[in-house]
Amino acid sequence: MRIGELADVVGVSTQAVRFYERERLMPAPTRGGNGYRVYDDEAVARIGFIRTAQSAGLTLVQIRSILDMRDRGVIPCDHVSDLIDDRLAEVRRRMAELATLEEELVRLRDRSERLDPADCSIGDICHIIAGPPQPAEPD
Amino acid sequence: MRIGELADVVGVSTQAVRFYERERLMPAPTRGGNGYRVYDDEAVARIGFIRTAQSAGLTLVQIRSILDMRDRGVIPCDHVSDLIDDRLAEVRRRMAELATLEEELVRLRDRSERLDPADCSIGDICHIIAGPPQPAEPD
DNA sequence: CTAGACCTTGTACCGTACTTCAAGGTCAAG
DNA sequence: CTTGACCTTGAAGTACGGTACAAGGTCTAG
Repeated sequence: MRIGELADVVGVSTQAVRFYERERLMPAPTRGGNGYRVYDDEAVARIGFIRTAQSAGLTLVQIRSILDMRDRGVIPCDHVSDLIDDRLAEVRRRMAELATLEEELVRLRDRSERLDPADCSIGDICHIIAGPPQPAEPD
Repeated sequence: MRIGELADVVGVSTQAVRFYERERLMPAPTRGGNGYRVYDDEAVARIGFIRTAQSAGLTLVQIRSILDMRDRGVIPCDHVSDLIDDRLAEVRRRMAELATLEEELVRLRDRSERLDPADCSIGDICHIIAGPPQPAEPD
């Protein structure tokens, strides 16, 4: 199949497929006599893997590291397991950050309900936000 | 004070201060005879506001919209209130996404503990991740 | 023979919030 | 008079995962 059909089947754009090739997530495909890329079912499976791994929050760099191992004939399961653990830790860290941020936003929203805009001074820019800056959460 | 002192006082880099100026979050400052930027306490307060607003998760574009109103002489409280509500909704949406992702990752981790790497086939790339792709959570 | 659907390559661009670099000007101390 | 700390400008680079565009080649139907 050609790139357009592959893209349709796996649900990505043709540009994304070429992008994956440039980024070495996909191997250089064979070419037809006209120079067109020709793909087989392995390519379909590989992009399917990439999308599934992405939906688990892995980055393309991480996914490439998995594919590289597989291409070198090494079973990537242990590595995948590590990546999943890392990602899980990251997700939980991020959720904790967002929980803190949520508290802060609720505090600000409550403030905005209590304060009268008429009392907002120029020096503060806006008195809802003014005040001791909370320690910044990286976002 | 000059840009270096301002940067020290508010805890940002001098490049960041110039960046805020380019992005019209800070007004063009007065200049000394040597062409150096000269700042007053208002600049300190303004950058303080920017950082506090950032710690609430507002983007520089949103923060600029607040500062623009204030500079036009409009009290920005109602607008700030809306931005906070929007951001709160976004944070909660994101937390829900991450909760889904966390479940998926836990599922994958459990899978990785149950499955034997020796059974991992080439076609799957890795059988931990292989399988019906879950609907992707934007990340 | 031509329209249109497909393919090729390379390059640039998107948003976010900056940082880094290059090449130079200014000023106080020693 | 030189060293070093500070300042100036503009342009480019960072990460991320692509998208968009330009300028062309290929193939099929009518």
